[in-house]
Amino acid sequence: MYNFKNIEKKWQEIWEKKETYKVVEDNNKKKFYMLVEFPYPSGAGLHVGHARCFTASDVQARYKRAKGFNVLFPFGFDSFGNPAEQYAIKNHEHPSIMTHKCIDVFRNQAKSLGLSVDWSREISTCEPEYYKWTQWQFIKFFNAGLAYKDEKEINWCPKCKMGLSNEDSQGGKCVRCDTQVEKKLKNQWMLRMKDYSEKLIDGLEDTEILDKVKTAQINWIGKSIGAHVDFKIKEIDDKLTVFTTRCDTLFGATFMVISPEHPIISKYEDIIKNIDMVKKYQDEAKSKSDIERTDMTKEKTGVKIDGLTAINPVNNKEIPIYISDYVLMGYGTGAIMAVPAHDTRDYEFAKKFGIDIIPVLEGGNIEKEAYIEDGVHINSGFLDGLNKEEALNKMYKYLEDNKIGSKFTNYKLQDWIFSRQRFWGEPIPMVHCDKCGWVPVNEEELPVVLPNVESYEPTKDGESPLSLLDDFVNTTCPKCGAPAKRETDTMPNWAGSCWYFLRYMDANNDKEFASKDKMNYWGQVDLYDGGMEHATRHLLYARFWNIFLHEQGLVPYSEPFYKRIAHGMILASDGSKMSKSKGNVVDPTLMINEYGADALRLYEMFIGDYSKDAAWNEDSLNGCAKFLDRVYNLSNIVTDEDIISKENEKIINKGIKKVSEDIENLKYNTAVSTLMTMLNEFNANKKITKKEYRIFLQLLNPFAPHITEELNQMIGFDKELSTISWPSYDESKLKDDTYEMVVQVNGKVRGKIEVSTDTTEEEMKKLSKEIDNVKNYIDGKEIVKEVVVPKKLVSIVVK
RNA sequence: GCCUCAGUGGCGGAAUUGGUAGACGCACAGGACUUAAAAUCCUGCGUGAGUUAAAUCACGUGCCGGUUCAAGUCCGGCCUGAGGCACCA
Repeated sequence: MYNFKNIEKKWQEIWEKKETYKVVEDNNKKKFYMLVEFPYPSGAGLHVGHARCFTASDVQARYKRAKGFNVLFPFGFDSFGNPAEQYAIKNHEHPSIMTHKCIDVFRNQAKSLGLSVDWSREISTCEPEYYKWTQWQFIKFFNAGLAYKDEKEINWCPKCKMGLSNEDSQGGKCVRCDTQVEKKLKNQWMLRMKDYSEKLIDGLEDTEILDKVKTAQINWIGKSIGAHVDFKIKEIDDKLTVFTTRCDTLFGATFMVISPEHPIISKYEDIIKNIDMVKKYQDEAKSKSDIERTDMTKEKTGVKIDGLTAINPVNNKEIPIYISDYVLMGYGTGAIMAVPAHDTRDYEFAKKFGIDIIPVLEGGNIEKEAYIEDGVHINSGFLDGLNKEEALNKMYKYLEDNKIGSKFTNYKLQDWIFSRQRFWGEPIPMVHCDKCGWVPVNEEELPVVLPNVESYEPTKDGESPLSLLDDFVNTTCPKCGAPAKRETDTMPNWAGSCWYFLRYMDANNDKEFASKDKMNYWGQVDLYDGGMEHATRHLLYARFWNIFLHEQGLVPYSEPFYKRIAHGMILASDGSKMSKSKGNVVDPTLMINEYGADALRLYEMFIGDYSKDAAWNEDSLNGCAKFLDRVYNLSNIVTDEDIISKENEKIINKGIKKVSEDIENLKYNTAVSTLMTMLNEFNANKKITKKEYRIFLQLLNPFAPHITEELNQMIGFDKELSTISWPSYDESKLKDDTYEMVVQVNGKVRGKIEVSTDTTEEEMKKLSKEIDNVKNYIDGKEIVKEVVVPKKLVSIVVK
């Protein structure tokens, strides 16, 4: 095997020394912005899955560079995060120490892959130089009225005395100590993301974000068109408003249900006769975990509210109101009108509590189950005989004419809870003054730097450890100068990744987060490579953030990402996920040491369809290493001719075409197989000229940059492959002189014959009938049909 | 339950978008080289029948049907698996 260790080291040093991949803005060149999701620098080091997407992005970057683009291909670290914080709590060491060590490891690993990254633009979200601008942008949100404080329920572990993210409270248990998670009200910073629901849906249209990613986002935003309807309450001068998408079924609403948290209960607790039972039910609901509450297989529970009766606004019938946990406070108005004949949940509830079930749509058998299909309206007064659409429109008008409701669009998307009671995050740059309320820190004072603390654990009442630092907390009001207190919450992990792609454009700017000129030049991210796990949250947060900055006139484009793709995962050889606990994690550094970075890169591209998951197989990696060996050995038969030989002309031109198209279509696996086929043909022809060899090396270069540079130099070229442009092909040289014409009789292949490409359709028909085996099938039979596909086949149908 | 995607040899995967199914690689088997092994090179490799060897034939892309001269590809109905969302009114 060739000495990949020395070769790879040599070229990595050359690239570093010459700053080969440093990029500067150049208005005379077309730009291309290749972005790959930056990693969280965990203690586990780089994963072979990282290596796959970094390599794929590098292939794009190298290809586009050779095609004449000015390519921005940056790298950085999403470095605020929970693992570093947990490590800090255990070891009483500042998380930045651990984080920096991890970053050094990651950077070295990334460099050992031979990525063509402009390292002068490296960023890390936990550095004050970076998060200064995250804080600055937060203040823009606040000043625009989009950041506010509100009481919100959080997941709370009573044992750890700590607020938990949804991820850390899966299954209703605390991830750290397995204690039952509770709900706790907490005053939190919120961003008004819900207001951007429509913009987040519309903005997708102008992008080439992968369809399944778009769909996932649209589902997440959860737009539904319906109406608000007011129900008067008999006993008091008040009303209950519901949101419904089927106001056309209003005549079938035989009861109402409100969520256990609905404010009407405490408002009228004097009037509710069975308030004790109601309160007991509320307490039960509160103690249940989200999982328990949303378990759809469990039986419906609830309590009828005695003393409050609703009036159905279309027929003035008195209907009971129930409290039940199947209605969620967080969606719609926290109250529903129940139409048991046509809704499964309402049906189950009505059956259990013996409530009237009145069908208002034709079809189904309500003795058995709710009829949830569409149908013609019955028992519905002025809607009788109408279909769904007609009935809906008529009802919308009725509601508005009678001032009992109106059309309304609801979204599942909620405002973003932007507070964490944690240490290792960006401090929220706000000060609370008794007189002025919440006031942002003056811009000149930014960044609000994370101070040193004794302990990294949240306090006993769940506040951030920052709250224990009097020096940090006590300050003066930026507005009036009176004594005031700093916010001690930090930002969520998602914050830093909301704008990192902007920072890369001007990573070392200490006057602004990025200059207008540079943002105008680099524009949108042309291609964003990342995982499916970020299809919704990260991408929605980042898009929301960027749309806002654009509205503030701070960035040139509303949508940050023009094209987004989603790569598959690398699985263990048995098809399961690689995980530390299973001990089946493959370390890319070990692979590089054994087979070389070029072989690893080539294999990661060859392993399968880039958008799909693929199982690791070290034998195949070895196969790729052998291929590179054969490429190396091919140099032994290279002739000194500066021409494209007759023998290799076609394979060279076809190869250029196929490899180029495959890279552009992200079909890396077939690009590699094309290169393998090319090598096989050169060997079969036992000939390759210097010129041909160099073109082959150029095509292979994005995949295996080190060995190709070395061989290029070895056969005597001064100019490095990284500095010359991508080869072009000659269309006229792609054409074959002959092809294998296929003859089918009654749909089955009965013969093949080598014919000239110029053969006319008539000649094709004639030739096809001269084949012996074909004769066996058509002789003595009547030909009913003949189909000729030029340059392909003749299909004969006989009777 | 809903949404999205997938199902092709022993294995990873190709298939110009309706036109020769199995490219390329791995594994395996046989051979060459070698004292031997490794490495390398050559040959074979979907299943079955057939033949000294071929030719050739049948079957074959999760299952059942359909459209078509022609279906891995299109249509209808299932089955299985993966991921996401989930009492969303």
